[in-house]
Formats: sequence, structure tokens, C-alpha cells
Amino acid sequence: MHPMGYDSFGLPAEQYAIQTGQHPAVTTEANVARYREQLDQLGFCYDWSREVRTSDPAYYRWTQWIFAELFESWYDTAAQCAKPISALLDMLNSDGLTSVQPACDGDWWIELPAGEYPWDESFGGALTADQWHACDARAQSHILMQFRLAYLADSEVNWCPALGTVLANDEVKDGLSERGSHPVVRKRMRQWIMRISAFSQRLIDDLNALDWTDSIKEAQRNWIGRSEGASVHFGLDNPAGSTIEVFTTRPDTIYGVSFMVLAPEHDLVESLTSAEQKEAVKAYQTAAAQKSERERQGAGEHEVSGCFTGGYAVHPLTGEKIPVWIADYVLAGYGTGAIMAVPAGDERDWKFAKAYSLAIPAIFEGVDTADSVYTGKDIALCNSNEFDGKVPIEAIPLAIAHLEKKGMGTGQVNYRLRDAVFSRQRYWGEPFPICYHGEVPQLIRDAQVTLPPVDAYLPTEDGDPPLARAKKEDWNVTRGDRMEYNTMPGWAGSSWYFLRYMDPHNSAEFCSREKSDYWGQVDLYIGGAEHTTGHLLYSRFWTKFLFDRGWIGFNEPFKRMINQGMILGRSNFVYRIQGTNQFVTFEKRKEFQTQRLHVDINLVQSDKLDVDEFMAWRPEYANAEFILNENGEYTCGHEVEKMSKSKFNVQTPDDLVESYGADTLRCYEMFLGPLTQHKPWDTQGISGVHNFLRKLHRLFNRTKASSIATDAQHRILHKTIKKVSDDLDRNAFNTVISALMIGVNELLDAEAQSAEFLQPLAILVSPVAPHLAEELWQLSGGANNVLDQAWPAAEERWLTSDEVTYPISFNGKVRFKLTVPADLDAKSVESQVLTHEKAQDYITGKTVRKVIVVPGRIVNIVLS
RNA sequence: GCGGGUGUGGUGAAAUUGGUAGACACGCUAGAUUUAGGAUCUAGUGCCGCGAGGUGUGUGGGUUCGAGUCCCUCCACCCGCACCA
Repeated sequence: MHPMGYDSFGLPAEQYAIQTGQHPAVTTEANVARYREQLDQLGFCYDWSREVRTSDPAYYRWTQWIFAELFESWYDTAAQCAKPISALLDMLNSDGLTSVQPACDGDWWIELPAGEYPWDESFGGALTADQWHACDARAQSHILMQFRLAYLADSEVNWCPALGTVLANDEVKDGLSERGSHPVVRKRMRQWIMRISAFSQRLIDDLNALDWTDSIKEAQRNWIGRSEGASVHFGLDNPAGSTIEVFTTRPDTIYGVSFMVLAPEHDLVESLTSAEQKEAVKAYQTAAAQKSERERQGAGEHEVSGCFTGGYAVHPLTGEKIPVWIADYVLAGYGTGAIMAVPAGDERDWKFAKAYSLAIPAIFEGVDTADSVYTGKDIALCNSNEFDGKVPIEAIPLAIAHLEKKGMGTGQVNYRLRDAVFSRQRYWGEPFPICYHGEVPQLIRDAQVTLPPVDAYLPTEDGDPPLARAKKEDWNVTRGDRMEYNTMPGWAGSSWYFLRYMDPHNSAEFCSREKSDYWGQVDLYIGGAEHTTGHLLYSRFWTKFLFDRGWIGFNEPFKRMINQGMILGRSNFVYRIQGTNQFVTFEKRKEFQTQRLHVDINLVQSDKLDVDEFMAWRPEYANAEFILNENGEYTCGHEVEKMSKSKFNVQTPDDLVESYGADTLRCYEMFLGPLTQHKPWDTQGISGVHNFLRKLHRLFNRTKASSIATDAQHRILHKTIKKVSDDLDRNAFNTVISALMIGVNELLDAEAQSAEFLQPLAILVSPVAPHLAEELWQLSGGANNVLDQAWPAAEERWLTSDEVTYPISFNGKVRFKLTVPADLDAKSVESQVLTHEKAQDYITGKTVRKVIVVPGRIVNIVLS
């Protein structure tokens, strides 16, 4: 099966709709037709009866169905398996949460206030059946939401107030929106989220059985980021009885804790902060919120910053008072958003302690940590009571046991992988099959929700997503108080399409079990390594989910994968002066604070921008102003990078097909280099490949029916058959082309003229140059179609030769060549070489220490 | 900083298991042919050297009869993630 489809929801179509007012379905349709034309023109053999489009309601109906099933599922951590929510309900009704551990946030009850739920302040998550029964329907639905695999929760987004919309990281440049150069802030928003983190361990473990490159597997492991350590509770005075939970990979260093740090957004910051510190803390929090995620984490040198809350925690083992700070370097989204700081043993804690003159207790034997930090694991601990004299490898398990005994902590495994935000405030995506009764979301399962028409593809004035523009009667289904206004992200439809290929027209199921059992996993997946931490992880997640629930019989989507290299393009840039609509030429860009923006390469000739076309390109540039160079021109910057729609550096194959033909383009692309390597798109060498195809044509054009092939010609042909077959098997398409070039050159030299003899060559060429191959097949008198012919076999008798030429080397340096009968044994080769007159020149006056004869390959004579 | 990848002529690259480094092309040089050409053909083309020869796969070392290939060291560039407790 060799199918093709379109991941046809997404930003470029939506952006175009915003600019032109045309419905994205219309432009998408046109684009698909265009792609199909190009694919056909290039001679690709896809099974078009299996084509899918993620934006087709008949397809996204099943994307919606999978979402609904995720919503109706929870994860049993004991069984490591996704299960239907009905099973969890049964448990809750009989035992509460006493005998089951659903995957959830460590403090899932934190946003369910004690007053409104049947528990008090000291509730720690151990819900009883009685408490469950005491909840009303609304409360029960909120509790269940904490355990669903698709759930609603607050999450931070890039919010651009001026545009009234949420931006992707891609659309934010230097803290300003790429479009319009407006400020962007971080904002909490109610979002659909996928509980991929529940699958973390399986996503790591199951990598072992996959035939993928080690680099991709390693990158996924790092992304998932398993770390072992302990969860430790630090008590607080205020509010009395409360605790800060931290995760640490080094519980053995707990006696070196001299302060604690919370993320500025941490829930406990408010109650911890003393009256005197209130203002400073507030200011720090505001400053942190105004920084974009990129700025806060990445930008430039990491300057330490933080603020004392005025509050204190209690050390779980020593009972000492420990100051609690907030700082940027602790991330709200990782672990518990809080750390115990051990300045002696952690780089960042050490820098922080130095910057704010906090104590650095010495806990490593013979190491003075006043001047430098020690992060190794080879030195024994000191000043650590029961861990004194032990190296970390011994002390870590001891520390965990000790904390557990005292009830102050537990051993824990943490994963870096975060749950995946599944909402987009966009129009051109799958609508959710969800309506709301008040705050409570409800699934719509008896009818498919399709995208309603809207008057504009922009957010509403209140900042609601575009779908909020649809009036009640615009929706094909309306339920509850309102419909869900968000749409699904791009990766929704692309996470399962390979299953739809197996059963593309099924209107009763996403894919019948019979079909998925028949086809099984994808045997070979050729895709880009740039999807490592996105698509390739999400597909694995959804596959495991569908497997757990019994809808498919395998738990990994892609058995074997080859990562093709990216084709790189040459991008052009313009430089916008920050906060203005003024663009400065490349030569003068350093005189201003600018944002570098991609510009469509079609508007640029030899790096000179056509400013009129540029102004017409997008409405926001209609009244752009330009600062030109001395020649009155606007020069663009340039860079070679991934060829991509979002970088506006895409070159279409059309012109090349026009002047050289589709077969030349196909062959040239293969000839450029190995499949897995990145290659800049450069058409310089295309004439060489074009020449080759013309020579090939000439070879077939001068055939004579009466001609009979010589032995030498047979040897050339069969050598070529073998090389091409072998190289195709190992996906070395670049050397397939050069083997064919060599074969054709040699056959031309050998004046091959027998049409029948040349027929296998036409078949060899058919995978790389199908159009020409068909013509050659006809020219050589072949019947029917070249593509239906059996692949030629290389005959052994033409591959062997009765003679073999040995390179003769002395001390590893090749000096001359010697041709001997192929069946001559090593001993005889040796004596022939040593008695050869040319050998005497090198041997004379020296001692032959050793003679190495590698049969069929080389002879090496070691002299001293 | 962490992780991954890549380093071979002027350029894209080949060398599949440790066995003649630079196949096959592009480009370049010279010549032939042509009204002309960015067409075609012939010869040459890693570097140094008139030559014999020497030298050469990012650097330095090692293993081996033999290393682009294996081991160690360092360097450069590219990609991803960027304070992950």
C-alpha cells in the first residue's frame, strides 16, 4: 500500500482566508487540486483510492470520535492502561479512590474549593465513596474532569491584546507579534488538554523495539525526560499545617538546603508573602508575567533574579526555618513548581545564593563550596548526620527510605513531558463535539458537529475565537447554552491518518478492526526528523490509546522509519523597525532596533525587494515606508534554511519540469545526495542528469533488430542490474543514478545495438524515470507496459570474471598492478608477485617481513 | 549548558564488511566543430613538483601489514531543547 493524503487544516489556509475573505475550504480545495496536478506530473504512483484529507468532514468526524473517546477515558496507573470512564465511575461508586490510581495532577483537588465539595482543608485526595455520593452532578463532573484523558484546565498562552488573539511561538518575534509588531503577554486560558504524560513510561520503554534511528529515539527519550528522585514535603507556619511539595533528584543533599524557591506563579506565593514583602513580590510577579516565555527562559545571559517572600518553611529533618523565595529560574510547569535549594550542589542554586548572599552549607567532604559549586556524584557527604561518609549513590536510597519513614516524602519518578494543549483559538481546524451547560462541557455523540460559516476568520471583539461569531442557526448542531468555540490543533488529524488509509471509506468506524489487523503497523515510514517531538510522539500516544481500548491490535504506529533530509531553501528577510511600519534596507539595519521578518522570495530578485509588490503582498504593508540604500534600492537579508511555507522560500518544481521534464527533476533530486542528508536546493548540476537521460534515449534510438549482444555488453548490463538492485534495497538512490550513468556510458562505448538485450535496462530505469522508461520499452519492442514487467535478475555467470587485477602495495603504498587468473590461490599469487620484475625494484636491499594476500582484493608486502 | 548530527577536491558527492580515496556529475582549462551559442565532441582537472616522486579524508594521538572507516583527544559548523530541580 502506497497512499497519499493531505493534512489540510492549519494556519496558512486560515491566514489566507483572513486576508482575502475566501473560505479556507475553497482555497484548500484549489491547493489540493494543484498538488495533485504536480504529483501526477512528476509521475508518482500513489493509490489515490485511499486519499485522505484531514479537513474533510468525513475524515474529521473520526478525529472528533477519537477525541470523544479520550474524553470518555481515564488512565489506570496500576494497570498502565487507558480504560473507559464508566469503569472509573463503578469504582468511585463502590470504593471512591481508595483502590484505584487514575493518572492526574498530584493535587487534582486544588482547584475544587473545600467549601463547595464534601471535604475539608486537610483533604489530600483520598476520596471516599461516601464523599463521592455526597457530590451533586456538577461537582461530580468537575471531579471526573481531573481524570479524563482529554480534560479542561487552565494553561498559559501567548496573548496579543492588540490583535485580540492567541499566537503560536512561531508568530512571536522578540516579544512582539510578527504581524503588526504588537506586544505579547502570557495569559491563562481555559483549554482542552491531552493527558499524554500518563503514557510517559510506555513511550520510553516501547522505543526499544522500534527500528528507528538512535538519534530520534534518544531525542524522544530526552524530551520525555524521565528523572528519578524524591518528592519531599516542607511544612509551612502560615497557613498552619500546609506544606510545599518539591521534587529533587538529590534527596541525599537535603542537609544542604538553605532556602527554597517557588515559581512566581506558584499557588502558595500569596499566602506565604509577608506584609512587608507584598509590594516587592507583586512587582516581581508582574515583571515575570510580562516577559514572553522565550525571553524569560532563553534570551541572552542568564541573570539571576528573584524576590524574598518574607515567608519561611520548616526543614523536614532538622526543623530549621528556611526562607522562601520566588524566582524566574523555577518553572511553574515542571515538577511541582517549587524546589529545595542546595547551593553547594546545584549550579543555579549556587549562583542564586551568591547573588543574594544566602548561606551555602558545606555538605561535601573536603570541598570548599564557598567559591565554586560541586555537582558531581563522587564525593562523600558530610554535615549530613546519617548520610555522613556515604557517596550519593549510597545515600540517595537511604535518604528516600529515611524520608518515607518520617512521612516527609516518597521516592518518585518525574517526567519532563507536559500534557499537550489541544485547543486552538482558530477557525480552520476540527470543531469539538462539545457544548456547554453553564461551565460544564458535554459531549455530542449522536450527530457530527461541522464547522459553521462565519462572517470573518478573526476573533470577536471580546477576544473569543472566530467560531464565537457563528450565530446559533449557523451551526448544524446546537446544544446547551453554547457550543465550544475552540478548534483542535494541527496534530489532531495527523495523529491517526495512517489508520484511515487502511479503511478510507468506512462510514461506521474510524477503521475496522479487521482491516487494521490485516494491514498492521506501518512497515516503513519516511518522514522528517523535525517531527520528532511533535507528530511522532502524538501518533504514538494515540496509537497506544486506541490499542488500550481494543480498537486496534498494535501499540506502535511506525515499525520502521527513515528520516529523509530536509531540502533547504534560500530565504529572504526584511527588517522592520520595532513598533513601526517602517522597513530598513539590509545595509542600514544595524542603525535601528529591528525585527527580522521573512519575505516571499517571489517578491525579491537578486536580494533586491520589489517594494510595490511588497506593499500589495499583505494589507498591513499597504502603507509601509522604506529606508533605502544609496542606490535607492531595498536590499534583503538572506539565509539558507529549511524550505517551508512559513518561511516563504518555497520553489515550485514547475519551471524545471517545463524546461527539463519530470524525469530529469526526479533523477536530479535523487542524484543530489543521500536520502537522509539535508540538501540545499541548487539546480546548478541538473544538466548532467538531463544529459544522462538523453544519452540513454540515444542508446535505445540506434538499436537494430538484427544485432546480437557481445559478452562484454552482457557483463556491463548485469553488473548494472546488480548494483541498481542492491542500491535500491538500501535506499541509496543517489548511487542508483550514478550506476545507471556508468552503465549507459559503457554500453554506448561498447556500441550495444540489440533492442532485446537492452530491454532490462528500460525496466531498471522505470522507478527513477518512469516516463522515459515507458518510451524506451516501446522502442525496444517490449509488449504491454514497462511498469508491469518483472524486475530483471543479475545472472551470476556475467558477474564473475576469469581474471582479477591485484593492486600490489609495499608497506601499504600501491606501486603496480598485476592481473592473474581468478582461481589462483593465495600462495601462488604471493610467489608470482615476489618474482615479478617490478617487485624487485622495491624489494632489493630490503627484507620481506610478511606478505598479505587478501583474495580478490589486494596484496601487501611488508618490508623493513 | 544539554542532546543529536556533520566535517573528504572549486561544488554536490562515492568508497556497502578495515583493503587501489575522490567513482558519478557540476564547474573550470585547453582543443575540435559551429554564423553564433548557455549546443555537441575530445583531452585534462585533489594539492606540491618540470620530473622521479612526495603528500592528502577538520586537529593531534593510538590500534593494525593496511584506517575516510575502529578507539581516545581537541576544533569547527548545523539542528533540536534551552535555567528540567
